[in-house]
Amino acid sequence: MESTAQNLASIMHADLDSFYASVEQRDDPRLRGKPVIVGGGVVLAASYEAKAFGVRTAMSGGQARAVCPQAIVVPPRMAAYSQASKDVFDVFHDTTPLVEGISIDEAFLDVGGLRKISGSALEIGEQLRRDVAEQVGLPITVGIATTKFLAKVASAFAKPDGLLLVPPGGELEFLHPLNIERLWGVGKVTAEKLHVLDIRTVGDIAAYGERSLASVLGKGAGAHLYALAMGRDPRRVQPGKSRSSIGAQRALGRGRHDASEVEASLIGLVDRVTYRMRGAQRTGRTVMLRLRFADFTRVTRSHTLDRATADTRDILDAALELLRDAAPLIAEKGITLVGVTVSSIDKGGAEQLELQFDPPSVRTPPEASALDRALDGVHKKFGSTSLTRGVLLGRDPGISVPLLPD
DNA sequence: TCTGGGGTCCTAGGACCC
DNA sequence: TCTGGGGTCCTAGGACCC
Repeated sequence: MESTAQNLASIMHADLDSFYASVEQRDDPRLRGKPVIVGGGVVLAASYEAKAFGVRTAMSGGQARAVCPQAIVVPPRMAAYSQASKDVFDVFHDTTPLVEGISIDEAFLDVGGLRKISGSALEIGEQLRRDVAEQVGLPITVGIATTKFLAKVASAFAKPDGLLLVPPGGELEFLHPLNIERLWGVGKVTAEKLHVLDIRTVGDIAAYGERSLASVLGKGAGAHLYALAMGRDPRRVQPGKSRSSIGAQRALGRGRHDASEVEASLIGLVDRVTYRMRGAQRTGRTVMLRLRFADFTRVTRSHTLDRATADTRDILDAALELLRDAAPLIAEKGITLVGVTVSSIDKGGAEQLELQFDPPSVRTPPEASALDRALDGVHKKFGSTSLTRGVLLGRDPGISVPLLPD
């Protein structure tokens, strides 16, 4: 036998079940066994009991209450979820050093090479599930296969609180009967295009052929989907992978929002983003402003700086400039969401990070007039709680500015 | 049923350079 | 009047995922 190791199912996809809702049920026994919805305006997560009634993630709160009136709605506790995630990732890292986090509640683990120490992938997977249950108190589902994609499909298939191994050699048998929506990268739009052609299962995609697929979906997407449908996915588990952008956004709600209110929101967002960047020891060069309008259309505007930075002042200046450029659009369409994202993120940047902790510089009018107007909006909205000696203190001392010229 | 907040990856055109 | 070829960077938008 040549290289059996290569053919072993050694990639594991570990995915916490209804993560936010499970944390809530763990921390409050009264919620256990009951339909639980996390989130208010929109469903961020639903327990399996709630899902049984048809509650789905991203559903509006009103719709969720309509299908499941007895659901218990709890506000999100992001800090608790972050801590739970960290605890679960500790278990992952105790299992294997080859952990690639994908999101707050899922990761790929490469357990090849652990056979002699920890047993087969199946045994490792079962142990992992026990460890997460005992040490963190949360249910987790594990999929195991020869590729990342198949492992992910397997875990989705095994949910909730299950484990499934796709045996090497049995990949296509497992994959081909599944609906195309199971493929990574097939959402509403792509699924619709394929349904028109009467392509409904993964097997249909494989039979359709790469060339025909490419003519429908474009070369890149066609090749990608065809490879997945054939069970081919060469991607390795990448332990060092880190985020390439950091952003924040805020829904403003319907109704009119004047310029100073939008600017005030933007200042808060930039402060949050740069604070997180510094915490993660990251700097970035491209500042992207994201806007959504009352008609639900969206636009983005971006600007790339000369150098990478995590400086609130620099990024805020760029963001405000982008906002000014978009002012006519905002006036015309009515804004409902504002967001800012910094990308082209580099590691390190220690030299620039030092600059963040310069003593606050107090700006004087008329230099600060645009900010003053924006801060007036902050003041109206939040009162004086965030004001110290007439100066608004962001978490970054660098954005300390006088509230208003007296 | 009116719609949150955090991301990733891909495409495509234009600017610019050699 | 005609007008190469390739590469990189920037910007904007779209699809998708959790």
